[in-house]
Formats: sequence, C-alpha cells, structure tokens
Amino acid sequence: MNNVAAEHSIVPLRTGPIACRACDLNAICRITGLLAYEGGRPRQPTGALRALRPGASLFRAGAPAHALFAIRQGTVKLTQVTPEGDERIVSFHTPGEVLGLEAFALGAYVCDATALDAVQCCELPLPLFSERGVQTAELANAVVQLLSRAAAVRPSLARGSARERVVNFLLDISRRLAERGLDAAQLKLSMSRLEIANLLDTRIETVSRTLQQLNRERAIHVRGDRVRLLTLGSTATSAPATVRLT
Amino acid sequence: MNNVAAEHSIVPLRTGPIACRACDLNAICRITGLLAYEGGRPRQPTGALRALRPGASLFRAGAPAHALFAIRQGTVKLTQVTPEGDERIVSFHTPGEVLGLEAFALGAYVCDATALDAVQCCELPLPLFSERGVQTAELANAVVQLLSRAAAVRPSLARGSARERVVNFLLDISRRLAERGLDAAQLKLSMSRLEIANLLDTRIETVSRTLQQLNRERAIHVRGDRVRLLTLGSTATSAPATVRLT
DNA sequence: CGCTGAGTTGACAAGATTCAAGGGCCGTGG
DNA sequence: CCACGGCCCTTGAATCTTGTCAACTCAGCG
Repeated sequence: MNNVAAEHSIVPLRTGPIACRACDLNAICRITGLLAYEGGRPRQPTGALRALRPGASLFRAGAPAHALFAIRQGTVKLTQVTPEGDERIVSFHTPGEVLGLEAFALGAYVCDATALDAVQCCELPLPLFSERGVQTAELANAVVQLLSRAAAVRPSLARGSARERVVNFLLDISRRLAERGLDAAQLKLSMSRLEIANLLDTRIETVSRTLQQLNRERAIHVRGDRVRLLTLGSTATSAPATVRLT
Repeated sequence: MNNVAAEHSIVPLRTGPIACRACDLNAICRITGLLAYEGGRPRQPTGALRALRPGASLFRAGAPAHALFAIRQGTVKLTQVTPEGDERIVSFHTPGEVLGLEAFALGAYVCDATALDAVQCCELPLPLFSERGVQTAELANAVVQLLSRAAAVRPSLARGSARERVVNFLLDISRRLAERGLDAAQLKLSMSRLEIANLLDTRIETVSRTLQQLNRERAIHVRGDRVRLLTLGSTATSAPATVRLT
C-alpha cells in the first residue's frame, strides 16, 4: 500500500514549450517579423532563444535593460532585495508570460529574474522598438495593449488568513494554466515551500500545515511538488459549501 | 493645556491643485495639445476638468472605459469588490497620479474609483488616442512611457508585521508628496482608520494601536487625520537605531 | 444637551510564529 | 550496494501577535 502515485493516478504533466499562439508576445512577434508564418500557421520563433538551468539568472535588478523576455517553458521567479538584505519574492511566472515590461520607461530591470527549473525563453531586443520603432502604428498598438494589460491591478496573494493565501496561490496557478489551455487541475509546484511562504508573506511551517490540512480535507491532493485540485477549483466559486476559503 | 495644535505647531497643509508640470500626464497633455503654452510656460489644462465631492465616484469597475484620469487635487481610493461582496481597498492616489491605464487593453475599468475628499481631476478622452492616434510616434512613446512605469512592480504595503505595515503606509504617502515637491513630513490622512486597515489587510484596532504606539515613541505625532513624521522618514533609512521598523 | 459615528483602549480568544524534533529523498563516498 | 549527510518537508508544543468583543472618549451636530 505504498504506491501512492499509482493509487491516486498521478500522471506526468506536459513538458515541452508552450505554443507561440498562446504567448502574450504573440502579436508583437508577428508584427516584428520574429515569428514567421507558413501558410497561415506560425512556426518556431526566429528571435533569440535562451535556455536556463535551474537557479540561473535571466536578468538582475538595476541592470541596464536590453530586452523583453517571454517564457516558453518552465517557471521564473521575480524577486527584490529588501533594504534589510533578504530576498522578497514578488511573483512566479509561467509559460506565455512576458517579463521586463518596466524596461521601456526605466531602462533597467527592477527585479531579479531567476529560473526555478529548466527554462526556455524568447528574448526580444529593445532596439527593435526604438529603431524601426514604435513608429509603425500597428506595433505601437500591440505594445500599448501588452503594457496596459500589465498595468491592471492584480489582487495580492499575501492577504487574508494563511488558508486563504494558500488557496488563492493554488487557484492563481490553476487559472494561469487554464488561460493557456493547459490542464488546470494538475499543478507542478516548481518552487520550494520556502519560496511559497516568502511570496505569501508567511512561514514555511504554515504553508506546509495548510497544504496538509487541505489534503486531509480532500480539497486537494498533495504529494511533494505535485498538487491535484479536487473540490478546489472546480467548485470553489460555485459551491462554497464544500470548501471554505476562510 | 488643551491647545495641542498650537503646542506642537501643526500648520495648515497646502490646498489648491498641483501644478501641471508635476503631473504624470504632463507629457501626454502637451503632445495632444490639451495643455497650451504661453511663452514656454504651461497654463491651465484645456482638457475636461471634473470636480468631485467626498464619496463621489470617478468611475466604476466593469464600466466601459472612455477616459484616463489625472488627479489634480484631493485623494482617490481604488477599490474592488471581493467575490464575498465586501470592499477591498487596492490603493490610494494623490495629485499628479493617473488612473484608468488598464482601459487601453480592456476597454473597461477594473476598479471603483471614489473621491475621499474634494477631488479635482483632468479627464483625457480615450478617442484622443485611437483617432489622431498612437499614430504619431511622439504620443505613442509618451503613452508607452506612462504605461511602462505603471507596469513596474510596487512592493505591497500589506506585508510584514502590523507595525511595518503602518510605517510603510506612512512612508509611502510621504514619498509621494516628496516626489511632487511637497512637504513630506506633514501628512493629512484623507481616509478613515477603517480604510487604512482595509488597505493594510488588518483591523481598525490594530491600526489605531500602532499609530498611538508610534506616537508615544515620538516617532510620529498623530492628531486625528494629521500626522507629522518625526524620527520616521528623516532617519528611518539612515539611522535605523532610533526607530525600529520591525 | 444628548445623539451619533469615528477613534481609542482593555481583556480575552484565535491564529500564526518560533523552536525543536523527526521523516523521506537523493547524491556522495566508502 | 549500502551508509551517511544534507536538504526539504512535516509535525508538535510553547509563545507571541493579532483579531474579537466590549466599553469608553471625543468631536461634530441637530
């Protein structure tokens, strides 16, 4: 009775990069010609591709910004260093998301970006925009679209009780997967418990306890970095009676 | 011995609108011609001005977005309604700041914007951008600048201990005043304790207790909605010995 | 002059952190 | 191949912070 994986039928998750059409940079890549077409269907991006090992840095806070980045595969964490000198995790980012948007205004990155696992990302050099320019109205509009979406307020995950934070954290990951057309019920937590605790402004013990409690309640199924959403996600919004957020 | 105001020399704060040159919309107003010049010096804005009484709504979440707003005077709170139906305060905004930047991408506002006191603001109709268009490279660049700055990560105030939250809240207001060239040591809290507590994700009693504790420690001087930063703000970063953030 | 609402304060309860200990997994080296 | 050590995660118990509830002050206002 030890083969829990088989017992609960945890299957391997998708690997491989995300499709270009599901990427937030898609419109811009098409316009700039970085993404060539073959009979109406986009093929591989022609822009610079980069591969990062776990722990490798994509860019660092304060460094002169030279490019925008789009994640194709893996997870990237954005962090800042507090005045006291310890790391504050700002957010985690999954395939299809774009990093470094502050570069247009500030010319430098404001966060450290670090790969949590094997990351593959596209690099869009900024001169692409300043040269051929935001002069073409089409490109300008695409950039404005992208930035404006990023400017919209995102509800902080570090609010409410420990339980609410953990639940919202899981639902946030699930929502992102769903938005890109992936399986939203099976999550792979690429980050450690410590990093989750950092993001949620709580302690590792609290994160662990809360996950285990949700597990006991059959709201989720946790095993290491694999999480399966059971009553969470499917019924959390429609039938709040089964799983209390609070 | 009841004349505390005189005793601690609390003086009236500046009223009147902020100067156009200290406004985040300045560049865009100049380019669009909404802000006319007289011999090189900007005069009053020619765009639509709106005045709001305390409690009046500037725009509502979900409403079709038709304009950008720049605050000239007063304080505006941005709120969202949680799925449970109660108000969550997202941020407070002071003169010179621009609201509604998500409109470009979403076509609708994502927050409710409400005046906390007598507010005066400029309204920039969105057609201004779609018509004459982001086609002029200069305007496009100004919009990108504004949006890109807004896309930069802001550290959440609802993190750390109750004391850290309150201190950071006060320092945040102070910093904003300083950025616009105003007196950063004298704050007028236009919002209620309840609204502060909501923003900081804590309780009104905790906010009250913390403010009073800082007051007893001579870190600040509080009297109603007037706060004077004493050791806070001037020495908080350079000499952490006097006032502990933690 | 009493009413009302915002703010403050105290006492207690609930929840999170802290400290300590133990389990499981994995890579290294005997 | 197995033992060992390190790291991550989990769990328990004590402590501390914050939330909760209630009472009270104070200022503004009819």
